Amino acid sequence: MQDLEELTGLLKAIADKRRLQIIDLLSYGKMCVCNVTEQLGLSQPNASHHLKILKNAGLIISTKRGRWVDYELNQEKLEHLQERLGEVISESNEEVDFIKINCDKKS
Amino acid sequence: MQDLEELTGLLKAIADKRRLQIIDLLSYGKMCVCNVTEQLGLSQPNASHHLKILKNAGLIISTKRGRWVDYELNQEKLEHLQERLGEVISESNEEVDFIKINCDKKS
DNA sequence: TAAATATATTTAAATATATTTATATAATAT
DNA sequence: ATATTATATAAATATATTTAAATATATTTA
Repeated sequence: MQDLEELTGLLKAIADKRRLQIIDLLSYGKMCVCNVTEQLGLSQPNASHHLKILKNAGLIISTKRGRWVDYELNQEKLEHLQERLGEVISESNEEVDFIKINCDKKS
Repeated sequence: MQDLEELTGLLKAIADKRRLQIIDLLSYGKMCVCNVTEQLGLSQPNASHHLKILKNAGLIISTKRGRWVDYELNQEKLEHLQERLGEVISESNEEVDFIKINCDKKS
């Protein structure tokens, strides 16, 4: 089997309505935090919090511009996430010996 | 923007190490609960619990076979999940008017 | 029918996560 | 310098999730 720690972390980062909204919003382009709070109706600290989680996961990138901080999607990382998910999900043709038709103690 | 409720639900269902392990395991083929507990070293109630969450999300399918219950991946639903995620993630070329270069109260 | 087995459900405890409120920092403008 | 603004961090609280333990249900076998 596989190392699933990293994928779990990435999925946890996006498995939240607010954070998916942020990703969806950022897919229209780079924008500052205030734009995110405004568009999604979030309080500034709440937006900051969710942005931080996405940033820690490496899924978004921040750049400072004077008083503002712009955020944008990290497409590379997002594609990586999709690929890894695909790998785990995809059916295997490999012959394995650990699948038992039953686990009856008597057999 | 989009309806992200459904996608959030699907992502929450898989954003867990144990449940990713289960999906990874089931990608080798249909198997009974006891096989899952055995392979992943989970207690039976814990395995049952995680399987239920995946099943409620529609990502796996169960079939009763005498005393046993077999589980298998629902490939259709998993592909749907991947597609929806791709839609949300993918960059948009659409011109939008809500992105402001700054949100200064004065401007 | 009674005993054994596979699985599910319920409850409680432990842990993690989200939201809010308050405060801090850093850049800009006056 | 001082005030204002954008963002971040911290603390407090509320909520959700995970795990574990106990119990229930259903099927099979003796």
